[in-house]
Amino acid sequence: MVSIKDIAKRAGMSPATVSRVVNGKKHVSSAKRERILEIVKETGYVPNKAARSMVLRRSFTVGIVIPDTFNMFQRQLFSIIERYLESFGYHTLFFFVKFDDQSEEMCLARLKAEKLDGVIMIHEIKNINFYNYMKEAELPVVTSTFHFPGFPAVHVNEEQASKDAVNHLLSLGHRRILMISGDGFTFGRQRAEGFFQALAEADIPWEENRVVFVRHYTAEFGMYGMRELLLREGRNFTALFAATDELAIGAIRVLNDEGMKVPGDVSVVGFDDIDIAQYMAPRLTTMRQPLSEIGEATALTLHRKITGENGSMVEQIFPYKLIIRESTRALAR
Amino acid sequence: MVSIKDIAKRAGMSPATVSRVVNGKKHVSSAKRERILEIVKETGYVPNKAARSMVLRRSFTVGIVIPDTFNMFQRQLFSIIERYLESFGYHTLFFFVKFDDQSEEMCLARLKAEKLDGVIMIHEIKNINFYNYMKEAELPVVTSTFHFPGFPAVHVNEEQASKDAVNHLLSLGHRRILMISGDGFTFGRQRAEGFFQALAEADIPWEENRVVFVRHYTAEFGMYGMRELLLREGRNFTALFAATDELAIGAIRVLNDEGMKVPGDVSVVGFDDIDIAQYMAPRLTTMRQPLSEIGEATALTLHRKITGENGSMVEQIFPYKLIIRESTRALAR
DNA sequence: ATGAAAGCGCTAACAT
DNA sequence: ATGTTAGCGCTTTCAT
Repeated sequence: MVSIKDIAKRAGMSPATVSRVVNGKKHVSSAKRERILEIVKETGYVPNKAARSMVLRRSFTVGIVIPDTFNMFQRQLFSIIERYLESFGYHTLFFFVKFDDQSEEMCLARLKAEKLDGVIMIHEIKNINFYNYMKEAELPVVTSTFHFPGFPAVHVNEEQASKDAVNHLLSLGHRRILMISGDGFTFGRQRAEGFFQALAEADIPWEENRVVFVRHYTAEFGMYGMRELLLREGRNFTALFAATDELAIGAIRVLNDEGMKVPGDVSVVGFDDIDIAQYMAPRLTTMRQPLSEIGEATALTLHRKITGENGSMVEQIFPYKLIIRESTRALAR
Repeated sequence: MVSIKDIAKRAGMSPATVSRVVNGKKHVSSAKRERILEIVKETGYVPNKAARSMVLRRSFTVGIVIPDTFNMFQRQLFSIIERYLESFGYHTLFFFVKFDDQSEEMCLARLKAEKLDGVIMIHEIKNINFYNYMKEAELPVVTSTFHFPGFPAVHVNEEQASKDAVNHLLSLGHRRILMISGDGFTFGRQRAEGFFQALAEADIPWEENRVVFVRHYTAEFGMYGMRELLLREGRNFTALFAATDELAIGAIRVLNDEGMKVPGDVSVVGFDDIDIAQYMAPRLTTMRQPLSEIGEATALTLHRKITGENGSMVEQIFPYKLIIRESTRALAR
């Protein structure tokens, strides 16, 4: 492997000069600069990252903590974040964490081992030590799509968004509305909370059984959830609110298999507006999270924290938008 | 940040001893070992990765080169690979590369800067320097889902698989069959090749216009492709073969919008068997790639190359399987 | 079994 | 403008 010394030797100069050139510093004669650049190009020299990061005591990389089973919304989100981060000059290191204590522990250990410039959390870690460490180490952090007290956050008002989604169903005349959500993360509970609130405000008597909580927010679990609901309620409902689009997709599959038409017999609204929502048959009505804005704000906020400008601890709440497509319809009367 | 010296000082021992303990080496009295472990736990010490990787001259991480617009098949694939890699003790660094020269150049520079133990390519880089570098640097590499001469590869016989997919359509009585593929990567051309071969073997006269090549293998481009095909051929066809499931999803969307029923009017077969294929309405008939097997073999092959056991340069071809669901049907006559 | 010391590749402070 | 030097945190000889 060609090192800075090799370049220095070939150029008949010192490593310091080479370093200055490579890092675009001043105080180098343009003759030497050119010569060095030439040799760098010839040899394909690239500075060893480990060495740089050791002396600089930073890694120029930010970590993204994300569930190992990340869904499509999260997939789209982290792509956007990654792109912005790159434009700010950071590399990205992913920490895929499973939904168990051991995995979180491992993630924390790795986090310590890397001298990260900052971390973005798209996944709500349960282990409190995690947050404590980041606080103590004064590691710049921003939480995206959820909020943990004491850290800057970028997200949507989940409860209000859910309420509005349910209100859409209500405005269509639906009264027997069911919901599939998850209890794994705060957003699942918040979305369920919004659901209950909307019903309460419409004077629909509270029934715990209207919402089923499943373990993951995937299409597969959407099927499980829908089957459970069918068991509980029979066909005595005309609308369904799913806490994610993927849950909705699984639920619609079951509904179809049971011979219940969407939106003919049941109106369905999802949440997130993932890419395929618009291709489904029927096209899915869903509560859109402003993906690009959230991604941009997340990356930018972290960058600001790292560079020290505007270190204020802020919670950024973004507007959501109901996208009405074909999976919802006014209740026939 | 707590370093090895801090631990040594607190324990009243030398950094060398601490290093030995932390790395589980022999030749340390169990008294000292225990004491050190205790302090490590107390302080939450984790060795600095940059420093380790500098002296060891390796990073314990393998790079995964993947398109920045990775599709769902690739998403599922890299998750599996990542999991295996982790079980072998590697960290994973992702290189998201765009479909342009500049991005590939940047990727190569980063590749050089990291002292990677190996790299897995899920993306077919065009720049030949890329492969040259890996050869020269003697970097262990395995290409997954495609084959580049001179490197071990794990993949499926694309051409044969496509032929079989088309044969399924043929066996159902279809003769006017169209295809949407892409020309971006080898697999797209191979799948188109298989398509043409199957038709040729069924004595269907060759017509270049039967296949449209789009830029990306996404649902969005599936729509573009289908519209183009409709323009070219009108409704004069009864079946469609899409080079990926996502392409199929977009195409079906357009077909539906045009009032053409799947599979009533048009039978559709996709490729990959991504997760949602089974949830679509109709459930998608598709050519399944053995995701888990490919992922496992990829990770294992790289691990073997790195550790030197079985360094033989092999091409591993895995069996595919046609999954017949609801989007294909015998031609009514 | 343990410690002292060298060195991995780089940058920055300090000379010159 | 340029070179010399020290040192980042770690592992690994080489002594003892």
